[in-house]
Amino acid sequence: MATGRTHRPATRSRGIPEATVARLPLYLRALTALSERSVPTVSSEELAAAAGVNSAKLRKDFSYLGSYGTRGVGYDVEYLVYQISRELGLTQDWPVVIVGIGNLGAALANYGGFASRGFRVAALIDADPSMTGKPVAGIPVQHTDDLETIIEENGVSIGVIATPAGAAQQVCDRLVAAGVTSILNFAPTVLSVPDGVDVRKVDLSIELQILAFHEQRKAGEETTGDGTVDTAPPAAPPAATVRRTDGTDSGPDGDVPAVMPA
Amino acid sequence: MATGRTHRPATRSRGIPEATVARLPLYLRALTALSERSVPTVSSEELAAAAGVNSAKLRKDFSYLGSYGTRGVGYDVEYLVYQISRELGLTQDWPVVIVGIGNLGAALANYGGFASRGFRVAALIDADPSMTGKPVAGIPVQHTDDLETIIEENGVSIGVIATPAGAAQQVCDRLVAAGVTSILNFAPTVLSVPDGVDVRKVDLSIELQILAFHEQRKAGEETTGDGTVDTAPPAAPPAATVRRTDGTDSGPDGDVPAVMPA
DNA sequence: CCATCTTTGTGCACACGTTCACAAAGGCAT
DNA sequence: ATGCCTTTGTGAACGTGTGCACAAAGATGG
Repeated sequence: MATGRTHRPATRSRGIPEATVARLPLYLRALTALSERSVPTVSSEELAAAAGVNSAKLRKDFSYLGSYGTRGVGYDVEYLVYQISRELGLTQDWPVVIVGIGNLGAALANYGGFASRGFRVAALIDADPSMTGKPVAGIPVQHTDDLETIIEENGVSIGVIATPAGAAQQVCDRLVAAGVTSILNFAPTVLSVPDGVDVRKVDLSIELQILAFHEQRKAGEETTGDGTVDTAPPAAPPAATVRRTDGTDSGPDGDVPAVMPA
Repeated sequence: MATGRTHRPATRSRGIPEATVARLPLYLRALTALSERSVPTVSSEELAAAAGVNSAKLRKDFSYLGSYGTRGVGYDVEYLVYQISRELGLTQDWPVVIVGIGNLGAALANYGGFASRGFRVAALIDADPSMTGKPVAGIPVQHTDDLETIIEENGVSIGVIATPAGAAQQVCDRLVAAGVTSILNFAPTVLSVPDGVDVRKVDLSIELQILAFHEQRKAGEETTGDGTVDTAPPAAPPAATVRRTDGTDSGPDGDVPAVMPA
């Protein structure tokens, strides 16, 4: 009913910028690799290179967490691993349920990255009765009917949706009603959720389309005949006069001017 | 001072903001759904609701493409579908290769979202010889040895990496050398690529960690925050005299951690 | 103890993205 | 036609993110 507003003032004086939060896992991964090689300290320059970011950005990011570095030396790897882990909430265990055990859901269940940090697959749930009891990644699939019970008994607050698009909103509603407050959505649909529930979306199709846009730009726009122009000709413009802000109109196609890429 | 840095504004060129490009697929999906229901026109308000964004943002996004709406009426659905498709480069066919046919790679190959819009799985590639020839999603897996040939013969410019982290950079280098200029990376590693190559990353672990951060924050708001109830004891504070281990200098790139399971 | 060198932490300026608010544009009824 | 009503397109204000550049902080060596 209500449009899901993820809007949230948040970010008080103590709040960490969202962009920084999104990079913390990146730093953590690089630091973990250093830790496994028993590297005691690391400079912002080195760590930034490993994480693929600017060193100034990294230092500013860390400044939001506190002053954990030592000037002239760098950062203590173990200490920083702990601080970031704590900030991200990875020092506790997060039970997770995966709903929709198709190709993708099964792949997610088998993905080692889940268990590696604080996340534990508490249950696999699918609507297909023939799947019930069948083990996937060593965990027996349970039926959707028991969704609410599973959530409550395991204290699950993070749910992963890997169902077809048509079922996603319904599953989402049930998850939220049962107490889930964070959702990772793999279904190609926009989910509406009440305030206080976080949704993150992973959409393969969208990522590819973004790449295609840049790819097209790189290829230069003049030669359209490179591939197969299999799509229908341009649809009829709206009934009224088509107005263009661009004066260089030379026809239905070829109006995107070439722009120097980088 | 007086460095006279020649930073040309250039923002007024025909470049579409990156944030807008990232939303175009979202609009396109909503429009396609409307098209299938034979809805002739749609207002910015309605479409924005369907796409889960602000209507002002949507109108501004569309304004970068041109004036395709009709005041007092809205947007012609079919026309807009075509315009966005063209802008995203979806009016042509994009052959894609998937490298690394494990759990995730197989799931990606089976994912219907690929074929739905302009993207065609041209080949599946895996390093395991026992996989070679085995059909996945109706396509026989080919061996990594033939990677370069496959890329060139099919004119592939978009590659999907679903290998373990340890192999990702090597695969990436070969893809780029063979002519791929856009990469969608599912391996939990930072890829380095030359200029002109686009990389987009999809990382399940990172998404979960971001959710965990917000989840922890929500839990802390209720219970007086502070949250010192965690498990592991804090690591030692930054040690004073830490001497740099100089012998382990491995150059600018300290990669190849190889910490991913299958 | 002092000089020097390295590296952090951050003020500042700029670029990018979002939202508001409203004039202009067009349809529609009379 | 004319006037009203709806909705777009966009200028401007505001907020967020990024990168430079440098002073402060601490280590290191004499």
